Amino acid sequence: MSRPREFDVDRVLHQSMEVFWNKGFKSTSYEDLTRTTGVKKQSLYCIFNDKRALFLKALVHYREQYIEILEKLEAQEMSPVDKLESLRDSLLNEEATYRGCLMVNSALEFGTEDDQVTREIELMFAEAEQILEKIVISGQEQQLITTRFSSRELASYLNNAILGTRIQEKSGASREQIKAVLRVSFSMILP
Amino acid sequence: MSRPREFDVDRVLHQSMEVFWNKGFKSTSYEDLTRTTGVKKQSLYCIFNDKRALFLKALVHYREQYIEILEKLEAQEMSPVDKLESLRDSLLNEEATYRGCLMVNSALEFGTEDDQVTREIELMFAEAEQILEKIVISGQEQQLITTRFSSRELASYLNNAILGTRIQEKSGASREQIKAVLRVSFSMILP
DNA sequence: CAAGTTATTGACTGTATAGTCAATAAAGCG
DNA sequence: CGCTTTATTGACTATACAGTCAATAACTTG
Repeated sequence: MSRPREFDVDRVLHQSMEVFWNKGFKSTSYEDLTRTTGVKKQSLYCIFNDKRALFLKALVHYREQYIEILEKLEAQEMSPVDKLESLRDSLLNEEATYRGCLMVNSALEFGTEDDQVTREIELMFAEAEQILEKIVISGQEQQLITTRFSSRELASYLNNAILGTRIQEKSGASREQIKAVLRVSFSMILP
Repeated sequence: MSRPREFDVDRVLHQSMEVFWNKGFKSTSYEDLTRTTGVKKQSLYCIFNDKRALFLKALVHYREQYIEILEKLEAQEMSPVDKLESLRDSLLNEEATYRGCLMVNSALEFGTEDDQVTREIELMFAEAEQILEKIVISGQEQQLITTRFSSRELASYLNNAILGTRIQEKSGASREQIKAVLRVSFSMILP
């Protein structure tokens, strides 16, 4: 019927996400994308339309990936406090910490000037906070986590602390410094 | 001896800083700078050399300004806890909250790929943390602040929480949300 | 007033890069 | 096999922008 595509769309999307993650939206050129994916500009246009559309798909992909990790972590059979510790470890163990978080990077690059980008970012943070809140709630029920603040307040507190470390990652803080800050921030919510 | 300059260098530096703060380094063009300052490109080159040199001076200016505010706040005659509250208010009351913090924005825009930019950012955060630590120490001495953690840990904890809100500012969080997160984060360190 | 010095101006150059176009290649189906 | 459809390719266009150049303007001092 027609000439078949010579590459895997999902692979290209994933690799494009990596490039955007490393370099940001504006600083990523089609040359960068072609070098990394092996796919020429026009072929990218065929599937993803323009650069912004590809970027938006990359954001969605990133969010899904991130939330999946959180959900798996939350679903594990362990104490809520251990879940938080496990989350802390996973934040520290991401290869290439210096990249920060694609959503955070994008939030700062775009500000609020692109509605769809903003929506994607808010969605991810909202979903992340919901999962955090689940953990907090069960922790509070078992009296393992302070009830000085509501579960929502604590979830948003934890999310904010994580966002802070994302900046530190990008500004050259050592893994040790980040580890220390996360340790203190997470310990604070114990009773 | 020579033709006198027709504008005030400090004013132009300050206005340039504002432009960089609003738009970021890369997205700021000489056209933007000229529109805001009223000074043409070549004149800017005369004084500041190139765009990056002007940007670096803007960073220094920003840091000095920010640290001065913190120092004044710290020097006031009030309880350490009130100082922290006052700091919290000043974070919320900056006009144009959506701009975030120039240093944070730059940290994410540059990553660690420009040594001088990185140094400037680290310097500001280090100075800010030192001032926070002073406040924490006196708070701990008066038993107004927890001693579960060292003053250094708490200072870096507070700084991290502030960084987190800087991102939220840029990603469209409401002032109320930010206020709530700061309230929780600052309350955590009370005994 | 003339010489020297620096500021200002606008025009110019070179480059990077997003997006487009038209020609060609590769498949399946009748 | 040849027709249709879609993928791929490379060349092309338009634009935005940093940085440069050379001519002119404004001031001071001798």
